[in-house]
Amino acid sequence: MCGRFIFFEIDKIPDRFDAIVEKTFNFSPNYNISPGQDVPVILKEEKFNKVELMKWGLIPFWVKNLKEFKPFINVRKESFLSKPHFYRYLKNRRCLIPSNGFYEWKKEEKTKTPYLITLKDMEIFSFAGIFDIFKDEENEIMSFAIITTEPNDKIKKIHDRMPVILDKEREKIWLDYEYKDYDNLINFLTPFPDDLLDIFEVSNLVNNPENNYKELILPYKKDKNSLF
DNA sequence: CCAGACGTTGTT
DNA sequence: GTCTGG
DNA sequence: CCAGACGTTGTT
DNA sequence: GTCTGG
Repeated sequence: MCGRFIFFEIDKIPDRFDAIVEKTFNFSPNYNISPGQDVPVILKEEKFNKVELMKWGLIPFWVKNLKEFKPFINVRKESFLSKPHFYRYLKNRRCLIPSNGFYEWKKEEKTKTPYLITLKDMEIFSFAGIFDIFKDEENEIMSFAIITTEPNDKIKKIHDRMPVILDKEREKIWLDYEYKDYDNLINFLTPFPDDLLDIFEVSNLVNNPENNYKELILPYKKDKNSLF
């Protein structure tokens, strides 16, 4: 699963995603993004891409009462095949979520240990996502979910799901709302290659969603990759 | 036709 | 145990 | 995802 | 809103 991530290289959005960022855009480096928060999301526009702040936790447009609905923070790749309701999102509500890494907790008998998963040098990348727009009298909420898939061999040691990470080529196609080879889009939703990912244990200070500072992304142990 | 679901993860 | 809030 | 709350009445 | 199940 993916229930917590980081994103701090906000200045890199325009170059990395060929995107225009509004002057009023308001998001600070975040080392502990949790569900419910407003997060920058990339969408395609006519000429360039754009950035929108969206709430993490997808609220479908058809929800009757907001209070009782539990937003979904993840969507399984398999759902696009088995649940017709979700195929709609694959067809015309695709987006990218910029990130520098994500956390997973390894559960054992009585303990849970947080790990941070990044690209080499914590380089910026993106998750494949879907979004929706919910409207009622008081609200207009844009929200998104991160797609999950089977884990690769490294992540398998901690958890049985991982978020979908797209390479640059796939990012372009994923954003292109005129692209209609949906079978091929589903083929994008595969585990990211092991050798491109770095995994290491971090302090359990990250457990508390209210903690948000650089130290959270430091390796907890000297031997950074003992497990991997 | 209408009613009811529409999600994931982890745990039992 | 289960829901809410971050 | 995890942490923390989980209640009412009346008064300020 | 739209699909599935009865």
